[in-house]
Amino acid sequence: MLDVAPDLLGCVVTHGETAGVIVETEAYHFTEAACHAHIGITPRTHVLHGPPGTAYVYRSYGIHALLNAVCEAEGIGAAVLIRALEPLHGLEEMRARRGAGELTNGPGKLTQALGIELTENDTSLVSGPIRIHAGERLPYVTGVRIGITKAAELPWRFCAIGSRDVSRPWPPGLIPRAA
DNA sequence: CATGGGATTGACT
DNA sequence: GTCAATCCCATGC
Repeated sequence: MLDVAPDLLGCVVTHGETAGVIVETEAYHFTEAACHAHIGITPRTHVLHGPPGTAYVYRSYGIHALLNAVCEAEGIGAAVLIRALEPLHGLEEMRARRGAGELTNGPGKLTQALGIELTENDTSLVSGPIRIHAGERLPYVTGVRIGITKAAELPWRFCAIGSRDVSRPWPPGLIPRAA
């Protein structure tokens, strides 16, 4: 899963008419407390323990939907959180959903921009409504995971070097390209 | 059945 | 910088 997280950078996520290139991910594993799978198998977490290549979508703070890609073999309980995209297709649709402001530089923002909803939890990322296909591999820097209260010290955040669509705060070494 | 927390965002001091 | 919004679900009585 620590291999999958950086591999996903540069891959393309599509949903309906919208699509974006992944530029930021975070890894989660059942062996550390920040991962929902840490507590074991419950109705909420059974998806995380299921087969890889599945979408795990859940509501955070009652407001935002967050998109994860389940990885590792069935029974392992690990996933990669998609934290930011570079908008690729359907920019008008994204703006219509998001209004003013950035479109996809945050985990809650990108699901809103692409129109991803909780009903798409436990769907295939290969044959379901949300799809991820391989793209060009991107150079990246690692950093500490953002916005969590448990196991916050693990350097399991992966950001594509040079992308201005990475969520704030930017890690050292990102070297944003000129706007 | 009641309660509390959370991998966030945006608005406000 | 601080703070509230808001809902699913895990946990405990």
